[in-house]
Amino acid sequence: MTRRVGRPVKPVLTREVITRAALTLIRESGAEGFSLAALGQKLGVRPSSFYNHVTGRDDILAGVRELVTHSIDATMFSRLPWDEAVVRWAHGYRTAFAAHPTTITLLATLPVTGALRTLRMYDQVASGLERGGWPTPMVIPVVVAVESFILGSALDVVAPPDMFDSGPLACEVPTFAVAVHARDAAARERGVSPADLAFEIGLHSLVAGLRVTLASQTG
Amino acid sequence: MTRRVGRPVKPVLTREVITRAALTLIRESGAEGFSLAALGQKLGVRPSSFYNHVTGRDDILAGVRELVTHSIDATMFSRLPWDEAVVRWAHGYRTAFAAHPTTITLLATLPVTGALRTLRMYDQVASGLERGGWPTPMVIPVVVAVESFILGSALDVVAPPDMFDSGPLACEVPTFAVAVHARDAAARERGVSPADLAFEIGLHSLVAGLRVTLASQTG
DNA sequence: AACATAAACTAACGTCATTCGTTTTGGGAC
DNA sequence: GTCCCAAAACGAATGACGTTAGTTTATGTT
Repeated sequence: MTRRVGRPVKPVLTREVITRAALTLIRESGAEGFSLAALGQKLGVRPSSFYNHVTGRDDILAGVRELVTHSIDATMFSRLPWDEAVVRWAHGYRTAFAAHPTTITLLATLPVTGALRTLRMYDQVASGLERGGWPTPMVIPVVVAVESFILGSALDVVAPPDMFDSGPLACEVPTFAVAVHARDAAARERGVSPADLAFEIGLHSLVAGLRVTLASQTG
Repeated sequence: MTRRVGRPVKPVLTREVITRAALTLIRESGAEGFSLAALGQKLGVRPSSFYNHVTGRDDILAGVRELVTHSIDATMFSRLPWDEAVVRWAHGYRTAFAAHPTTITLLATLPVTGALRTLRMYDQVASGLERGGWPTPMVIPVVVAVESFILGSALDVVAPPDMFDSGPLACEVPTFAVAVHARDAAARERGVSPADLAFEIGLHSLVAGLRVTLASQTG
């Protein structure tokens, strides 16, 4: 339970241990429940002990981001046509964040570390787009556009579900209120969440539009 | 300079005064420079005085969001074809946030208040899409998809510009490094930022794709 | 004129991230 | 095998922050 002062016989903390615990703490307690004090309690450790392994709070969150993003696969770009690969990549990308929804709240605003692993993923995606015929100057903008859509959609997942509840104001915005109701019914019928519905429609439309854009470029 | 204790002859604070000052403070000092202490100093007031006009920090940020979003125009949906209206709406939406880039960092993760004004905007957009022939259950997903893309793009605006600097690792990710360079050159030539480039390509592709999606629905 | 209320203040609290110094242990140099 | 530095925990302290409670003074209504 309690630990004596001084170096322990068996080390308790590692960067790995810290970041994994942080990830589960965020999942359990939400973004605002994440603090070094809470994390320390979870690990049976004083908050100051972390500083032997990480540079601080932001470093821990950077580690959490690594954990989340490392599960994203981008190898399909070497096997599949670019448009199909984008769809699958986007799905995996979003699933990685959807598995830990609340982390997005903490990670969205944090500057991205240009870790080699992340750069490699971008390289795979860029290579796939080039092979698909995209002009070099457009490759990165396309990647960024798709990523922006994914990130925005991930934020939508954690948005409070009552955001669109017009409630007593429904009579003031009738078209909107009816549309929300129809959407909820459609989502329930298909067994998916409203956020999933928007993501699917948006993703497939975005990729279809990119096909059009590419055709107008090369044609 | 200093003020005596007790109610002042002329009131110093209003909700309006507070939120406007907060907006400029965020613009000047960035997201992490925003604190009630700093805001109080800017207004010549003690932090506790705010609580006579707002319920707390989050309420101030909600007010800032109102200030930013109230400038978004959605009346074009009653005049223009849906696809053209979406493009203009998205531009205005993003411009509103781009005018105060750093606010997005604070607002993105904050739950959206379902203010009547906001709902009215959604109602205008929804009406325009319905009139354009969209099936009712798809209207809200389309709106959410476009909004997700806009929000994600707004976050991209404040992303550190060196995020894609592969630096000495460039040889490890050659395709990516070359593509980044080509993008930067293209943006410079056109006199726009890289983020703008991605937004334009993404927005026009998304709308083009939505046209395809709509056609496949009605056909 | 009396008095409740509004709107500023001062003081204090609890939480948080972080720093510094202390204590104990592990492992390499001689 | 001993010495000694570094590693890895703890404890205490700091300063910033958001927030609450209580105090003071002006306003405006009865």
